[in-house]
Amino acid sequence: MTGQVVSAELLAVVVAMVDGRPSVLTLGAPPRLPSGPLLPSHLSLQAATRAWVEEQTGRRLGYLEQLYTFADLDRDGGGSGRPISVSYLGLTTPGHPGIGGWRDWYALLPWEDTRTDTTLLDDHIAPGLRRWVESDPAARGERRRRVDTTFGLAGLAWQPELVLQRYELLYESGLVPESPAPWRRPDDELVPGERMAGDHRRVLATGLARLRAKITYRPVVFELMPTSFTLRQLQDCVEALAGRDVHTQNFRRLIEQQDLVEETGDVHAGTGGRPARLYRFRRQVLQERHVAGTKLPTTRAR
Amino acid sequence: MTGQVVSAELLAVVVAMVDGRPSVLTLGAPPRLPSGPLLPSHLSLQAATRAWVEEQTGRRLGYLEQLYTFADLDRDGGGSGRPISVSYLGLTTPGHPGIGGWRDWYALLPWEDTRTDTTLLDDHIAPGLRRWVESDPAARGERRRRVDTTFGLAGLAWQPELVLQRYELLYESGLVPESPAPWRRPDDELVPGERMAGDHRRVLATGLARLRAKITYRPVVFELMPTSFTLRQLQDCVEALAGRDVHTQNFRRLIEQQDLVEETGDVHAGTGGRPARLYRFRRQVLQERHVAGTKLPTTRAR
DNA sequence: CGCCCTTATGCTACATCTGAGCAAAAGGCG
DNA sequence: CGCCTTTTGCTCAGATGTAGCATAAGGGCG
Repeated sequence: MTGQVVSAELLAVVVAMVDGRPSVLTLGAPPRLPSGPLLPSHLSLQAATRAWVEEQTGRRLGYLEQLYTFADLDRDGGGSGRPISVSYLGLTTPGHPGIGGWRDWYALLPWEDTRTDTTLLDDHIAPGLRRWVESDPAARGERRRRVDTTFGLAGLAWQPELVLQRYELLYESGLVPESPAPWRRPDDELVPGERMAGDHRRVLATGLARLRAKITYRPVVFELMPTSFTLRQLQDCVEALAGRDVHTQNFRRLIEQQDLVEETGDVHAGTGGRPARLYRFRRQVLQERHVAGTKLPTTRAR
Repeated sequence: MTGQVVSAELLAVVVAMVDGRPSVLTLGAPPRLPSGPLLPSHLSLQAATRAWVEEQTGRRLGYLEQLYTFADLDRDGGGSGRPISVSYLGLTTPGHPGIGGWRDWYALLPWEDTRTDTTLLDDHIAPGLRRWVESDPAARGERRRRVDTTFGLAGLAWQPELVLQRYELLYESGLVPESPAPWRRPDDELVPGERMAGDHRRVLATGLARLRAKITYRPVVFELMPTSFTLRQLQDCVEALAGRDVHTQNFRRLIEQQDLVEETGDVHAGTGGRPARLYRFRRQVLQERHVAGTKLPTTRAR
């Protein structure tokens, strides 16, 4: 009973806000996440991830947390051997460009931005999923329920953090190009959105899901902000990550009453309105107590 | 640039409530977690974990979620090769005993139960940590801050879910027997608590941390309950997991108003008080909406 | 310059949630 | 029966969250 010889690979979802849009660091075409094998010289998985990102993109990471470990036989291109993929989520600021490029993550997972319009969901995704629901009479009830809850259809609420479940459902129902061949649809039935190498879109979805969940209970947004920022910029960042809008005044109050930030004394003018005060993150709060992060003052009506 | 040959190992923290105490499934002595290598026949990491637990303990798991992946060079006995350990958290009910035994997890991590008394913390741990703080003048301030926040000393609040941070701090400060030799203390200075094979206590701490966090935002406690139970039994279970007490009436209100349970119609008598109604988990809520789990109606005074 | 548009900020009304405690219901038992 | 225990119902005040009104303070333009 000896174990299989496997290779371990690190994958990094490195996120930054670029021109107000959440973006992910990718290399090449089709875009792939920075990655590399675990080497004997690496002290830990996290250290290995840092090393590979730095080598491939010239970028030194600050915040980095483990996401998930994948080793499914049926995913990831089906090459030889069996790679174990350990994925990490890194948060940074755009800074100098380095190698590789920032890619708007809503270009990769367009259905996840529900702020502007829902025509994509209504015109492409919902009909495609309905076809899939109906295509198996035996599993219809179960499938319909699953579709409705994951995509917030049939009057149910859209749950921002179900990113991975939504991607997996699209994969399973054959609506993305990387879905297994047997269930492939003609091109015009596929859901828009740029595909990535291997199963990297799945890893990206895992990262987005984690990030959306985490900003609601830990102050991680600040890892994505410049040292000095206005509350509006912070709100824009949160909204872009969550893919939904929040109530401005209450958001301000929430941030202020938690002592998450302090004024720098400067103001930022030139936006065509009243100049905004500039703030910086009070990094000490991370030590002072268990701070509740950026809760989203939800708007009742979706 | 070729990857290191590694072996992947699955580790399972399988939890159940046994005689009202949270317990973990272990094998042999010193106790170790069920584990086994990833084999070519396994379709996924999760499937491999299920297979190994079933083979080694005769127990088929229901709820199973991935915990964390470790591959630190300096931990885990330092054997040959480099094992990647992928750990999982399983929740089940004691049922038939099977192979292996249930071990009270507070016998393994005794300082985590703050319900009864805090003499262990006050008499053993705090003094030991203080010695460690003082032993390095350069790092004293930093160490003191870290000790105070992780163990809720110096007037700070005890944070139940910092289980792993507390274990790591004890490990680092040489207060547990598995700490690296250079910092070893004489036996009478070590913190009580049964050690486990390899770094399994670390994995256990990771599992406990995850479980404590998760019961506050997802209804996972019910995976540990029998099909029919009283609200008091449910409360006892939550309290045992969290290692702290909750307010009975408010706990009931919380459970009921979320429609997490429904009455079976039966009652449970014989406890020397008013007979309690029996309830069952409404498993449908998992589909109906994003249910907020068992929030802990915290008592203000610690 | 004065008006209007925009964005930023302050504040209030109201609903809901939470923490805390009183008290009654309903068995067991001497 | 009276007293113990445990379960259950209910109230109440303070905290927190949601929603919206109102004012402050810049830029642009006639």
